[in-house]
Amino acid sequence: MSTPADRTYNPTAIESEWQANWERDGTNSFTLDELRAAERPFYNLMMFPYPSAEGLHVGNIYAFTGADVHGRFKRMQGHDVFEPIGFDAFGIHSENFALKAGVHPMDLIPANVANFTRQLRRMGGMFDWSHTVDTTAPEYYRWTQWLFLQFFKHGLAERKEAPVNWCPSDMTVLANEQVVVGACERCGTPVEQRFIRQWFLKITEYAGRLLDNLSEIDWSDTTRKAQRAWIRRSRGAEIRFPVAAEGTERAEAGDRTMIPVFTTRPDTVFGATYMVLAPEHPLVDAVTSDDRREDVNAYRARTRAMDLVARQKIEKHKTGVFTGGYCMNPATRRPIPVWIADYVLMGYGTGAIMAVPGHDERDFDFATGYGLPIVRVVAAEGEDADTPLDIAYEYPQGRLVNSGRYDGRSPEDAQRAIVEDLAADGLAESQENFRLHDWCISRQRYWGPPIPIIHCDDCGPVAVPEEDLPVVLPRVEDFRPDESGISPLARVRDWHEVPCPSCGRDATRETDVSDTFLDSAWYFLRYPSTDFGDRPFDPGITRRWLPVDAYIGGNEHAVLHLLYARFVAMALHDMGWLGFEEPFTQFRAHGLIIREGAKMSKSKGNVIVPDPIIERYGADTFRLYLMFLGPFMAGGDYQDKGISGPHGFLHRLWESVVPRQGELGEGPPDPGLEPKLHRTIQRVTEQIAGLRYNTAIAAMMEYLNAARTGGRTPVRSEVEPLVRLVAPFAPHMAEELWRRLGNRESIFEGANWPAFDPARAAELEVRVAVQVNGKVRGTVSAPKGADREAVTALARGEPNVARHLDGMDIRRVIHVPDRLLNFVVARAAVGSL
RNA sequence: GCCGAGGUGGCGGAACCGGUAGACGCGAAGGUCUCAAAAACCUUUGCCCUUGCGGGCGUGAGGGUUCGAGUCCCUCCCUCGGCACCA
Repeated sequence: MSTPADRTYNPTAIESEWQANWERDGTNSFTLDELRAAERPFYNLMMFPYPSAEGLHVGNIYAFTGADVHGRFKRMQGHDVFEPIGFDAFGIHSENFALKAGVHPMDLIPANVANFTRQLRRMGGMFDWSHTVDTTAPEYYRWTQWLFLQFFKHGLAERKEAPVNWCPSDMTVLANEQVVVGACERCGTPVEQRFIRQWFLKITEYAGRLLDNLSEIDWSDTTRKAQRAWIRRSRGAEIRFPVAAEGTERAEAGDRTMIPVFTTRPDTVFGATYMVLAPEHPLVDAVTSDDRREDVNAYRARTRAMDLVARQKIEKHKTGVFTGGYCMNPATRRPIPVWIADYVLMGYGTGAIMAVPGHDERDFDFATGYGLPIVRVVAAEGEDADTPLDIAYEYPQGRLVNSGRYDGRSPEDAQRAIVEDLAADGLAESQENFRLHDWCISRQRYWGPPIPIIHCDDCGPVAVPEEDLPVVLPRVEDFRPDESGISPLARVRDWHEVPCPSCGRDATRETDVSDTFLDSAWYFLRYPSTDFGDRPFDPGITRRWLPVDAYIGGNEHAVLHLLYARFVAMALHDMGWLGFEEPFTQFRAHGLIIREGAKMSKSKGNVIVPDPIIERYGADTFRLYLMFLGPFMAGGDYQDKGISGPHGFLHRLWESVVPRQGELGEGPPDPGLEPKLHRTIQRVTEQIAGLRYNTAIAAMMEYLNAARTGGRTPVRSEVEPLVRLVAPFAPHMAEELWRRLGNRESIFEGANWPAFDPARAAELEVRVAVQVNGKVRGTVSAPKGADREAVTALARGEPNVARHLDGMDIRRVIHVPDRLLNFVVARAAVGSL
């Protein structure tokens, strides 16, 4: 016999009980056999969090709840839903926090992970805790290192020199985000540029495929567009400019050194009146004349002193210096001066440009500033070869002028012809270029997986043999970088001094660690295979479970994580490790939670701490509220008082299923309510599938309101379907009510999603709006499907409608069945002039 | 500057394919219960005029198409997000 206390909704008690039940019964986890045997596998992935010391952020809970609702929904529809979660715990963020707090990351991270785990269980996610991942565990990063070695062995990892931001005071490399207006964000010291040999993964070799595949995958449009813009393909040509002999302006094609440039406008080559090299360009020394050397070196030093962010982002007029050298314009066959300027970037194209000031805004500015010649080579409608240029004319429309035998041709036409003709002399070829850069994975830091390479004077960089993996990150108490300017691990001599695996002589380990994004580029491959200690991912399991069916995450990862993960999968596919090249069949970007007009952040002081809210209202209410705030893919505005709405709804639902006194009534649904019930099932089903959770919840509220109007007590057959519908949002309460309705198994075991019956959803009577000249003048109740004549008759009987028709000629009657009737009228001609 | 998303009551947000704008919720006002308060429940709630019936106005601004426009077209304004010397 139940007591009154049993009959009140007590979220805290219910939630901890059900969380314990799920754990005990393995409701949400798969054994290895179950993974192997799953008949309708559905891999539901969410972006694993970085376990910060602050604990789970509302933004995390929002994202995970949205993904979890979808996963639970799929499960109730009969899929075998695998929903893992893990921790992305390496990286500069933890390391900086550890430095500031004076804790070692190896102590900090486990504590944070424990706290996150507690919070994640508490929010009621359907996580498979038997397949979790922690990127800092040697048994995980062993395979991150393995992954790097596969790239190395296939020639997709190479070591080259690259600029980094360097803080001379903190003696450390900074990420671009850590540089604020040219200074270190922590100490304010001006940042300088250093060149360091680093490891790169050759993602650019995949640029074309990464771009082309985008049109094939079911991803949020915003994300695909962001990736397209990031990769960005430019079609054009490489043109080679022969360098003039030292001290002369003469150059012959053929045996001289060539400077290649990339251009999207080969049609303007006759207008190239000078050339500009990036200050770091390897040929600068060779072209510089002795009398210019001092100025050139001074300019290069100044560029180097500037951090990478400032150089690219701060608006300023363009600067540069003349090298004293010349090269030959292969089209005009005349010498042009070679300059260096920091507006040309070493990282794009060839690091050198042919400057066409007449038809490029940047070159125009530079030429104007330094008095360099500006020549028009394209004339628009109404212009000719001599029309002066007061700004650069950048459009490829018009005809060529001052371009020798190409005069009069359209730019498009000339492009083809010029490239072809120059190509005949070996001076040009068509080329496409990508904005995407190779992926630098070296970090001169401590908190990451050591890159598994051993440097040997005789053999060069040698892979650590796979059987020696993992290369364990040693515990180092002082992990702050020092004046040596290289990685903290470089100080741990007994760690990095090892024999060469190839020749056995003294050698040294690579002391850089790899980028966190490498850890997260493959974690989804690991989850289903965590049962295997001897392989990164099991072929059978992977074949069954991958690619990921649904991935939900923030759009802040649109270009880095999501691009790297695609690249890694594509490369593994080519190496024969995977049978697919796109890892995420579907990706949806969720929106952001806003509070008090801004994204929640510590500095804004508008952060909501989840624990107290869950204590007061329960996780079910919190989940429901977060999903009710706005469209999941658009985000929402967190209003503190708003939570009482969803909370009240859950209360009323509880009391409808567990009445304070008496028993829940039996019998069929009320005939007046039944169509609404079936329409609600339909709407909720469609809207959850489309991730429009806010309207799904509104539909459920509307239905419950209708079932309870006038203090009416609903019967079992009216509320039981609602318990099923609400289950993805409020899983604990749904379990409890499901049990109290007499079921012995979890509501999530078995396909318990309600079916809707279109026949029963149909209304017999509908309200039809009646308009006169497009203005609503009343409504009439009509049998569903009533024809124009019937509705017109009813409408004319409506007093207010009749009043507006009085004295009018009806010109037309527009009828939209079951919705609207519109009389188009004009004043009767009786008294007209 | 370029690309993307968006502008609807006091607030968050609904609105199928062009067909009753404001669902659902918050807040507010009035009421029931209570010694009182909280909670709960009921009623009202876009703005203006009207005792009521009803009428006028209304989806960032202006124009257009249409019987009918939040929705489609043109011009403009504003907000947010991303990219930013990419040759």
